[in-house]
Parts: sequence; structure tokens; C-alpha cells
Amino acid sequence: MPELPEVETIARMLRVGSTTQPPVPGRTIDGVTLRWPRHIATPGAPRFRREILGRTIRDVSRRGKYLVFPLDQGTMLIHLKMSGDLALLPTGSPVGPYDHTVFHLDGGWDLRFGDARKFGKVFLVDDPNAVLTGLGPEPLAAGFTARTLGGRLHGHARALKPLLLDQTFVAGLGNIYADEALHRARLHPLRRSNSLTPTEVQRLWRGMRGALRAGLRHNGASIDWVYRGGEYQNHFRVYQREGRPCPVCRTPVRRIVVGQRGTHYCPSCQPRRGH
DNA sequence: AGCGTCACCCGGACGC
DNA sequence: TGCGTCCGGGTGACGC
Repeated sequence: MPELPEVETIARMLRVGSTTQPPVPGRTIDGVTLRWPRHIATPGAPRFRREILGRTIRDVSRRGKYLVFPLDQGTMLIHLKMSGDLALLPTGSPVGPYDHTVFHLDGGWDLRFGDARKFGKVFLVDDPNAVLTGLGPEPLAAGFTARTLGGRLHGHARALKPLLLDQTFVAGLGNIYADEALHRARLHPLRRSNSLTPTEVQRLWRGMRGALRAGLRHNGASIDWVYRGGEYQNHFRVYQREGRPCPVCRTPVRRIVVGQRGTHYCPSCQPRRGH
């Protein structure tokens, strides 16, 4: 499930290109194939097709888990949800069964939005804030200090795990990085956000940023059969490691369900109460 | 306000 | 081998 590091990795790749693919910025959308029109969230598919044609992509960036494509007119945003992937391939390369939406770019390149689970969405809007409004702060931004985090934590009395997954609280963490951040911070996923001491706030801040940075360093995680080139899945400390030893203390990792979400933690390093 | 629940999807894992 | 069932995950809607 693409979270901040995975989405950022994709954005960087599309923005700067590589030895095998050109940068996307500067390219014009000459056509679009909509094999599953419900992929388009807004506007309706017919209008989307009409309005996207001829647009030039000016940049590729990321906000939270959204990919943001400023165009010469308007902005396209893509949310990959849990199984989405974006790839730039030469026109004519084999089309996968899940490539529901394909943008045909000038110069012989296709931007393919593959999405096996069909949860992803494409937005075309005049103002990106129409989609992004309400998102919490970027956890890796310079302005996101431990003090910022502490202030926000103490504004709620919620369990830490669902709070970290709440995109209005902080933007970009999903199930992987929330579990990894809490393990790094040595905090139980059910700890109440307003019960944290200043030291614990500091640990959580470091844990969140450390987990996200580690993910970025490894180009994100390739799991759930979507291989994106990343290999952070080989460095998980607790996520999807139920029963296997905690890398810190060797206690078997435990799995519980919190807010309908699989939640992985070390019962020894992350005690129910702070120590 | 916060929490639980459901809906949206479907490949893959699992049980028989 | 083949069929049925369940699961998971990000987010939004809804009810309490």
C-alpha cells in the first residue's frame, strides 16, 4: 500500500526520469485510455477526457499520499490507495490486465495507472486545494517539529495508532509506517495521545521521521505483489512480522486489531503503559 | 469529537 | 484440481 515513501519515490522517478525513461514534466497528454471509467473521481469521465487532452504536465510532486501534476491549465491529482502504481513505459509495450487508465504522452511514452483493487482515484481540478484541503502537516517538512507534534497530540485523547493513520492529523503515514514509527518510539499503539510525556513525544517524532526516512532510503516497500523497485520490506521491524523476534529484544512480535487494522508491535519494547 | 461499522474491490491464501 | 470463503488496506459515509 503506497504510503509517503512509496508515493515520493514514484514522484521523484517521474519528475527526474532515469537512464531508461525521460522526465515527465514538459510532456503533453495526447490521449487517454479509460478502461475503467470509475477510476476518474472528478469530473465525469467524458468531461475528464475532453479537458485533459492537449494539457502539458508542468511538474510532478507529492502531498500526503497524493501525486500532484500541475498542468498548463488546472491540476491533476492521483491517489493510488492500496494497490495503485504509476509507470512510464514506451508506447506499445505490453499492457497489463490492471492498467485501467493510461495517459498517452508525446514522444512515444505512456503513463500507466495500474490498480488491481480499483481503489485508486484520478482528480482533475482548477485548484488542487479542492482535493488536498484538510490534510495534516507533512511529517518530513522542516516546520514539523517535535513541539508541533506534541501540540497536536495533546489536542486529542485518541489511541496513537488510529491517530497516526488519520490524514488530517499528519499526512502520509499508512499501516506500515505507523507500526514501524511506534516501534521505533517504543510506544504501545493504544497509548492515549494526551498521555505522552515530552520525552515520549520526542521519541515519537524521531520514530515517525526515522521510519519514513528509512523507507525513502530504500525507495519504499514492494509488497502485496506490487513491485515498485523498493526494498524496505526487507527492513521491517514489526510490520507483518507476527511471531518473529523483535529486532531489538527478540521477544515475538504480537499482532492485534486496532480500528479494523492489523497492528504489529513488540509487547516488551512497547509496553501498555509508559515506564 | 471520537469511535465502530460498512462500502468500495479483488488476488491470493486457505480449507475442504 | 477446483470450488467456496475470508482477508486486507485507504478513505469516506454514516450512526451512535
